Amino acid sequence: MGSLCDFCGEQRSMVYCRSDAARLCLSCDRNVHSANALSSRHSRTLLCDRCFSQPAIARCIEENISLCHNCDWNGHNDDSASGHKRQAINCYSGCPSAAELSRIWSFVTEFPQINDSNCEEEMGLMSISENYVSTCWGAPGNSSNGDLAMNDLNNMNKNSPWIGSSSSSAVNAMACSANQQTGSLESTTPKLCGTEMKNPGICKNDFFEDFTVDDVDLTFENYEELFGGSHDNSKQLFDDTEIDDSFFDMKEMSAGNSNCQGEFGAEASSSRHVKSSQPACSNAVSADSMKSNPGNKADPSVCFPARKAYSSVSLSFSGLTGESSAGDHEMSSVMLTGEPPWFPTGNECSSFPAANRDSAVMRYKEKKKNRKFDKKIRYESRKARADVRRRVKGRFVKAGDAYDYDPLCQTRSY
DNA sequence: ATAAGGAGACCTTCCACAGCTAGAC
DNA sequence: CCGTCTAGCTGTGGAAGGTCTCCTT
Repeated sequence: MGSLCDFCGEQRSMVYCRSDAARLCLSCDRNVHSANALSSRHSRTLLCDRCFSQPAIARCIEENISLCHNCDWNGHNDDSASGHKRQAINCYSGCPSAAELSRIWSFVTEFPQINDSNCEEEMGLMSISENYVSTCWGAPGNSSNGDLAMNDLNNMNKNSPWIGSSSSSAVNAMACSANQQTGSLESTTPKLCGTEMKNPGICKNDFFEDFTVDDVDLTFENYEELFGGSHDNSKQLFDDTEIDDSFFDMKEMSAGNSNCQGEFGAEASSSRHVKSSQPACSNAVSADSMKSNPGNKADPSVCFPARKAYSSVSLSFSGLTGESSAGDHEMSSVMLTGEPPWFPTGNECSSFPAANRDSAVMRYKEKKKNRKFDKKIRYESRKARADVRRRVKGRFVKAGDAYDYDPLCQTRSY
């Protein structure tokens, strides 16, 4: 039973790499992800034991199987199975040994031998990323070993506030994330981390690297603007009347859509933020998301039940590149407006599966990774033209002029 | 503890020109 | 209102040079 490794095609696949969208056996996983520093940062998790195609997010204790959020949702949505106790499955990056894997996935009885010969020591530094649906966002002090009681998962499913209302909570969430993957997963007072560069001793893990503010394309001049004194007052944070209404209108989404988008929260910018007309909560929504992700209306996995309080959202515009996608803003919500799920939020969003948050966050991270390292080509024809254009010291030259570099034949003409 | 200097990473600029856009007719 | 024409703008890759950051002395 199961599927073969997408890489070697011989071994049974055990883990799923979201970045590569690949199912891998442990040996190939280690080989593939030790290739370079970037690939070593790919977040992997166990493969779903039911569909064998999606990453697992939870382990059903009763059935002793790992489940992706779809299978988990389908399998535990009825009365007979809804009481099943489930345990969150951690993600990892780097090149963990079999012993390390068995430590984080204690329920897996045996791991095949992993060939780690080509895995550099540095890359071998494993980082464990808690599934966001679980320990990190779970009740404080409830994450000693990554176990997630049924209450945690079920509460998430029933009462999963995709967003919260204060930026400070986002800080807590991030700090929580950083804290919890130190291995001890202790629930100590969260430490506020800046970028890794500035606080190398504090934020030394892949997970948090992905959560640096820099990585979210925020253009805040400093943290105070984002998390500072006005963090609990969105009106202060986004109350910028310099943006005229015409611009706002241009980007404004329909009221109905705003509910959905509001779930996805913020992409804030100091340069072009737009105030909310009713800053009842500080959910900032990037208008890009409205523009680029109109499908939210129709996609139940993305658009969640309307939440009246969130119909009054704070809009902000950062890059306005037109390249953003739902993923960006999904993550933005985690970053900027993420309220811990235990935070009382009422009945809104009650039907949104917490697993979707995990999925959304993952999609965001993958996209962010791609965007960071892959240049976006808007016009293939222009690229094709540039690719064959002759140059002198890197500069284009007129057709017929002397050149020192010809991309087609690598010849020189002097 | 501070300054100087090197190394490396990162950013900006430049070039020609096909293709795109907006305005005029 | 619709089609055509035209002027101006945009974006594309590689190299060079400038700037910034980190580390060592």
